[in-house]
Amino acid sequence: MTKSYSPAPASTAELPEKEQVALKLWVTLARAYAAVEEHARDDARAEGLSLAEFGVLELLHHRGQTLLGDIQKRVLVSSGGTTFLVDKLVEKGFVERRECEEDRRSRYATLTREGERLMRRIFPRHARRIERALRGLGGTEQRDATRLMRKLGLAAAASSMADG
Amino acid sequence: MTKSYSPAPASTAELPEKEQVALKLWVTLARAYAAVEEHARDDARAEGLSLAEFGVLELLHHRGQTLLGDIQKRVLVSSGGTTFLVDKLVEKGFVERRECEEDRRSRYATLTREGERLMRRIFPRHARRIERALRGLGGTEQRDATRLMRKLGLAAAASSMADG
DNA sequence: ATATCATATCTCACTACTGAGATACACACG
DNA sequence: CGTGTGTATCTCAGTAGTGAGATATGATAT
Repeated sequence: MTKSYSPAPASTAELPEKEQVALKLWVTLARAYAAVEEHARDDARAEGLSLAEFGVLELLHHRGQTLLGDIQKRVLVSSGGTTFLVDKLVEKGFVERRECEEDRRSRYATLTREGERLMRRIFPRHARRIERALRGLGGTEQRDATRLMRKLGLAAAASSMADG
Repeated sequence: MTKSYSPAPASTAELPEKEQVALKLWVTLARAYAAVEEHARDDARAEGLSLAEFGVLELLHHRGQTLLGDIQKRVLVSSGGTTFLVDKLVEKGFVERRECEEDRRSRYATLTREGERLMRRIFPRHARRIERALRGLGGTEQRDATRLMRKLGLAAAASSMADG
C-alpha cells in the first residue's frame, strides 16, 4: 500500500540547543508579527489601502517629501513594487511625484493636500489601535522588546550582507 | 503654484507616550521580522519553494499528517491559500492528501517519501542558517525575546477577537 | 426524519506584489 | 570630451497569494 506511508514525525530534539532556541524565537517572532500585522492591515483596509500603501503614506506624513529609493528601503518592497505603490497612491489622489533637481534619475514622492488630510484623520486612530494591540506588554516590557528587536534586526540584516 | 504644496512633516511627539512607545515597538518588530524572513526565504527559494510552501513542509515534517484546517491556522494563510499551497506541493511530489475517516469534510496532508527525504536533507541547514541570523542576540536575550514575543503575540491575537 | 446552523475544503476572479531587464542619468577616468 | 561603470526608476510578464461564495458534510433540536 503506497497510501500508508507514514513517517515518524521528526523532532527538533536532536538539534544543537542553540539552534532549538533560535528556531523557537523565529517561530514566536513570526506569530507575534502576524498578530499585530492583522490589526494594522485592518486599519489600512478600512480606508481601502493595502498595508504597504498605508506604510508609504505614513512615511511621507512623518518625513515629508521622500525619494522613491528611500521609500523602497523603508517600506521594504521591491523596486517595481515602489513604482506600483506610488502609481496607485497617485491615482487615488493622495500622493504626487516631483522631479529631483540635483539628480534627474531620482523622483520624490510627497503627500497631496488630500493625502495629508487623510493621514491627519486616520493616523491618531491607528496609533491608538496599535497601542491597544500591544497592551499585552507593559511599558518596560515594550521598551525591552524594542531594544531586543532592534539588536536582532540589525544583526540579521548585517548577516545577510555577509553570506549573500 | 499647486506643485509647491509642502506640508511640515508631522511628528509623533504630540501623541501620548504610550502610543509612541507602542508604535516604535511595532516598527522595530516589523524590521526585525523582515530581516530574519529574508534568510528563511532565501533558504526556501534555493529549493524552488515559497516561504509558505516551506512552512507547510516544515509543519508536516515535525507533526506528521495534519488536517488542512490546522495547516491554515499554523502557516497563517487564507482558506484558498491552503488549498493552493497543498496543490502545488502535491504537484511537486512532496505531499499527498488523505481522507479523514472521522470527518469526511476534512482532509489530511502528509509528506510523501520524497518530501520526507527533502526535509531531512534541507532542514538541518535551515536550522543552522536561522541560528546564524539570530546570533546578534545571546542565549539569554533570545529566551527573553521569545518570552516577550509570545506574550505579545497572544495578547494581540486575543485583542483581534475583542474588537473584530 | 428534517430543518437549521456550523464547519471544512474547494473554486475562481481578482490583486498585490516580485524580479529581471530596459531606459535614463551621474560620475570618474583616460 | 567619450567611454565605461554604477545607480534610480520604470516596464512587464509572471506568481503567490486573498476572500467571497459554492459545495459537502456534521451536529443539534424539534
